This record gives sequence, C-alpha cells and structure tokens, in this order.
Amino acid sequence: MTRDDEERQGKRDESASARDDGPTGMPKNWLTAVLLLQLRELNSYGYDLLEKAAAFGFAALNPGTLYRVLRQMEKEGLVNSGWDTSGQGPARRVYSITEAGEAYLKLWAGSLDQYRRTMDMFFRMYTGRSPDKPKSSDK
Amino acid sequence: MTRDDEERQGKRDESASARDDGPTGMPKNWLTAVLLLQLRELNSYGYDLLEKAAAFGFAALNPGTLYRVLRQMEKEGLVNSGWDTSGQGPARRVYSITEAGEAYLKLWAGSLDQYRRTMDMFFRMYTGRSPDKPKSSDK
DNA sequence: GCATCTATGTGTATAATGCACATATATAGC
DNA sequence: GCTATATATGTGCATTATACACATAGATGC
Repeated sequence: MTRDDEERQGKRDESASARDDGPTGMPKNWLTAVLLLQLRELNSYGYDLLEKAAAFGFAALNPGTLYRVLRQMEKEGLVNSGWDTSGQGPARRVYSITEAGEAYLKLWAGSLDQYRRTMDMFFRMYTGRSPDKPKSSDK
Repeated sequence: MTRDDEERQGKRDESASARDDGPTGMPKNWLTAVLLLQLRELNSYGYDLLEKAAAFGFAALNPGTLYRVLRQMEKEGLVNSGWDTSGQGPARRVYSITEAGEAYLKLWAGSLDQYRRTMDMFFRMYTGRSPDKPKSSDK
C-alpha cells in the first residue's frame, strides 16, 4: 500500500474511542512487588493479601488474578507455600517469601528510584515545574 | 486435586528461573504518554521520536513497536498524521497531537500524582524511610 | 546493479492482566 | 437434610501491551 493509497482512503477509525479509562495500570509486575513486600512483613494467604494490596493500587483486584500471580511466583521460587488448616473456614494457602524473593524485591526497590526520576522528568516537562513533594519529613 | 495431592507432589518448578531481568517496564501506555508529551512540544515523526523517547526509559525501543503504537494512537484519535515529502530521504509520516490527545495527556499527568504517592508508600515500607527527593528547585 | 542509510510498516509470539466461572469448606437458618 | 452465604482457592478464555524478526520503500554513493 502506497502513501497515496492511504491518503485516498483517509480512514480515521475514531470508533476506537481512545483508551476508555485513562492510565489505570501500574508498572508491569507491580503486583508481584507489592505481594513480596507484604510477605516480607508477615506470612499471609491470598484472600488476606487481596485486601492488603488494595492500598497499593489494586483496589478492585480480581481474586483469580491474584491467586494466579501467587502461584506463578511460587513456580519462580520467589515464595513458598503451605496449607494452614488450623482455622475454621476453608484451608488457606499461606505464603512466605524466599531469599530469591527478597533479592527480587531489592532489585525492584532499586529500579524504583530510576522510575521516579523518569516520572519526575515527565512531570516537569508537562507542567514546567517540579512536582509536589510528599509533605513528610522534608530533607 | 486435593491439597493432600499437591502436598505429595511438592513440585517446585524452579526451572522458571524467576523474572529474567527484574523490573524493566514502565507503566502501561507509558510510551503513549511520552509520545504525546513530545508531540505537544513539536510535531514529529516516528524515526525522530524513536530517539526522543530514549530519555524516558525507551533506550532500546524497537522501531516496529513505536510505529505500531503511533498508528494505534491515530486510530484512537489522539494524534493526526500527514506525509512530509519535502525532505531528501523517504517520506516521513508527521504526527501532531489532537485535542483528545491533549486531554488524554492531562488525564495521565493527573494520575501520575497518584502513581508517585503509591510508589513513595512502597519505598517507605521497604526502607523504613522517605525516598530521596529530586534536588531541583525545592518549593 | 548493489550496498547502505533513512523511514515506515507487518506477522507472530509472549507476558501481564481482566473477567467470568468453577470448586470447596464451614456455618446458619429453615 | 436442603439451601444460602461467607470464606478461600482456582481455571478458561480473551484482551492488551509489548518484543522481535522480518518486509518494504525512497534516496544516495559505489
């Protein structure tokens, strides 16, 4: 197809209606990082992690997605799991972080810094000024 | 499959060798946002944007990916394009941002703030302290 | 003609994620 | 015993974003 062909066709679909909801997504594997962070604090299980993850941008996280990610993480050696049947309800698969998991988390935390710098750059170029700082202990 | 079955199998694959390279990815649609930001400054074309995007985390961006994203953005009405044949080499498809594109960019910039707060939270929980601030014009 | 640089594009695969649905245990009410 | 509900885990299937290899095409120099 030549450019003249395209010029003639002039098909601007417009039906695609842009991205429906704007930027929803956190970085790739963000959920993995968040889960590892939680598990480093305290061993836990899916249903519980579902709530804890909400604070990190997963307010409406689908349970199936969470469970699948946890299993994948285990396959990759980032976490271990075992059943807890001591409770009253259904058994819980309790996860704990491995050394590989801690290493991965460390890697993540490291690149978070680069991440932040890149986004600052974006923000400055967009607004022409520095983005608001978190009002916590400045300096 | 009961939990006892799994307990017996005890298959920790380990072959999956964790995520090969750690966290590489910027947020979803980050490239779109970066391209819109560039196009807001100055109309441009793919081959040129390829270099400009490098500063925003796309150092080794595959050209094919870029061109495809640009076309998709046009389908969605975020940008317009036209051919520039005035130069010497092959024709360039020059893009310009639309109002929808500016609106989308604004939306993005807005949620960038939420992004930053979430990542700060992650960082604090990881390190137990506030992340380093950019040393630019403080307030 | 052939190589090379510029410039744009397609085919195909994979990874991450979302949504709908399925399963299983326990408890409470009828 | 039957049914509904809350807890808890999981699978099937589709979509989206992206990566990688490859294809196309104009212009220039040999």
